Amino acid sequence: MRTVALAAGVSIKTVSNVINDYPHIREDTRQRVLEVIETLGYQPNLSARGLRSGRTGAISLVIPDLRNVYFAELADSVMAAAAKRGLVVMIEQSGGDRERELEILRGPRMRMVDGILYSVLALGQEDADLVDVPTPVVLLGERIFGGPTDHVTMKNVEAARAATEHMLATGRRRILAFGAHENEVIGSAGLRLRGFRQAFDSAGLHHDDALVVDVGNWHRGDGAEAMRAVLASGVAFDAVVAFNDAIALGAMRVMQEAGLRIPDDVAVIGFDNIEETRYSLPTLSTIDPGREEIAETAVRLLMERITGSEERIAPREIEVDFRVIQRESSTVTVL
Amino acid sequence: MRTVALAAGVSIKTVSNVINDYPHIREDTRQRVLEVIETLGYQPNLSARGLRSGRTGAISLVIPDLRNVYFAELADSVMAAAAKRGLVVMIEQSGGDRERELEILRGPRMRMVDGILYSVLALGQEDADLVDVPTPVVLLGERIFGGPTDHVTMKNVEAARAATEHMLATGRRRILAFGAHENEVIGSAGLRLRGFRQAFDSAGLHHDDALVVDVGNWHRGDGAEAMRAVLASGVAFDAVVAFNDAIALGAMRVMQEAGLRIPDDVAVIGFDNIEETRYSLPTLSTIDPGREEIAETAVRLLMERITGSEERIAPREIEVDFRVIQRESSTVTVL
DNA sequence: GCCGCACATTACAACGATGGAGAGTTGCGT
DNA sequence: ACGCAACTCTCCATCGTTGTAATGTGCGGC
Repeated sequence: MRTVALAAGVSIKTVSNVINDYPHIREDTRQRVLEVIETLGYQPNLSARGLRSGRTGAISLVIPDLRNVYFAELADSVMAAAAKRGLVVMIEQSGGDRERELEILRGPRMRMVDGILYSVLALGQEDADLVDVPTPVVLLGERIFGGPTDHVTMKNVEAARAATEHMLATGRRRILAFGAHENEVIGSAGLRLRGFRQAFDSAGLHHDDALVVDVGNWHRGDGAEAMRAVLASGVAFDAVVAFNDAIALGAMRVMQEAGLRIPDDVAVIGFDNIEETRYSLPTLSTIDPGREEIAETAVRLLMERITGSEERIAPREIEVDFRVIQRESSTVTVL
Repeated sequence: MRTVALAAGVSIKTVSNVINDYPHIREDTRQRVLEVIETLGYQPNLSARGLRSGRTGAISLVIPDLRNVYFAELADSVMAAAAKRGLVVMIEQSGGDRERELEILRGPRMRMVDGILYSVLALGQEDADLVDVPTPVVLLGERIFGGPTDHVTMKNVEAARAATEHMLATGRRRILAFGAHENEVIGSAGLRLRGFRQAFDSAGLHHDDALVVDVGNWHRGDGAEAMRAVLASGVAFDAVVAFNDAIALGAMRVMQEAGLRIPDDVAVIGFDNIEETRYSLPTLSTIDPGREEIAETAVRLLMERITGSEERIAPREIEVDFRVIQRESSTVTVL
């Protein structure tokens, strides 16, 4: 910058002013400075700017695992939303490990960013207070409600209920709740199970507890394994409401290997609307959680907190709308 | 830091020395400083450190698209390798767009990182010189060889040849080269096609050019579409060597819909060994490109360039070993 | 008891940018 | 012509850290 100033015959500060669109600069001065910048290929040092201004132009996205397609797609949407606002995204993977999730949040790296999008799996409601750090945080996901930060989430209960009602509407009654977690109340599994039950309750139907299936980690392999166990146990069922797409796809594969036809013998619906659901065989019905809107909203809220003045706005809870996407795996069977 | 120094009764520099493990510090002083740091919850300001030392502890990973599972998995491996060395990763998506790929490389953001892992789709050999930027760069992928930077890649030719030979070994002769790109010589498509042809040549067999299929963008949908076209054209074939897993999966789905049995009617092998290939129906044979080793090597080379003294080491080309992974989609048919 | 050396600590000046205050220059109304 | 406001630009201090050089201690050897 020093060199630029020298070459343009102005002060360093004037160069800075040009770069930052300070209004009171004569047009010819501005042009001259811009030309010199162009010629010399000058680029501002972000570290110095960050030091002086306190803003780095980077936000952090903390997620469990990029290999999980849902999170990769979420990261993609977040990066798009961030890019629109001139921000870069630093991704941190927690592996869904509680210690690591906390460690990341408290680490010095988080002081290098202007804000944090925090999507956790292991922290729970009891940790709400721990998320109160100096850097602005927007929480994603279903683990903590009513905490000290903004929170963007999907309508889990309503979506699970809608998925279940979709199955009921096609005449299915022995429906697996696939992906429950023992004793979980909040968290995706807990909320989705609640919605699932609501659908039965309000239809005046009873749901057999034997059809509630715990599926460990919601990876594809877990879904496959759990479905093998179900088939081995001999429990009869005619539909699966899977609590995410990965386990739905894993389960579908196992069922097909076992000779079950989808949707004729068993209808399936998943959750997340990952890209693969459009190409699986059969294509998988699912819940579109509004990923892009979640990302866009989360980044917007975070920006408001970052640029916001001292006014202490109360934490906001935002629930994004979902859509039921019907594909081949739950087409109404012609009897 | 000022506060810490005050509370510990030492100078600011001593605190800095403690943090940076400067050897000549009395043990009790070190302890006292560490205690105060702990108590006050002090954390160093990375921007300031970056400004002063010229190192930020961040590297950038430029990839086309995170939604592409191969790149998501690559990013995961890179982040793991980086984390081992105390680095964070800033991911930038280029969308496979030439202008954007260059823009990212030249943008001020790249001055905020210590090094760049650069995986491009649109740049080509003719752009080799453009990649010569002040920040250390390690190139990934198959678009540029012999450029001014280090380069880590897989053995594309050999791997494609091995995949093809695997198919020939199971008695297939009418094999689709699925994913070729017209006129491409280097680049993944060009190299893999070369390996494909080598397998035929060295077996003394002729390959019918009608079996070379151009598949636009190597996304799953493109594979599906291209396969539909092939089936419509009525060309006979008994195996598919797909140049990546995504198009293999897309094609498999279309073939199955059309009533073809895999591997009985058509054997299939892909490229990349993405997680999904272990769970598709049937499971997909593929080439494991040694993703983790690529990531590990790339980060290592980059670190060497970053910490390396002025000694101008010549650009290195490293080819990582691959493995042929045989799964259900290419099991030998019992005739 | 003095010197020299190794150890332990500190003072000071950067790194490159920006915020704020102020100095110089216009232009306009009176 | 003069004052005042608006404009244009510069000077200085500062963000938090670390490299360099210098200073301050303690100890053994002669």
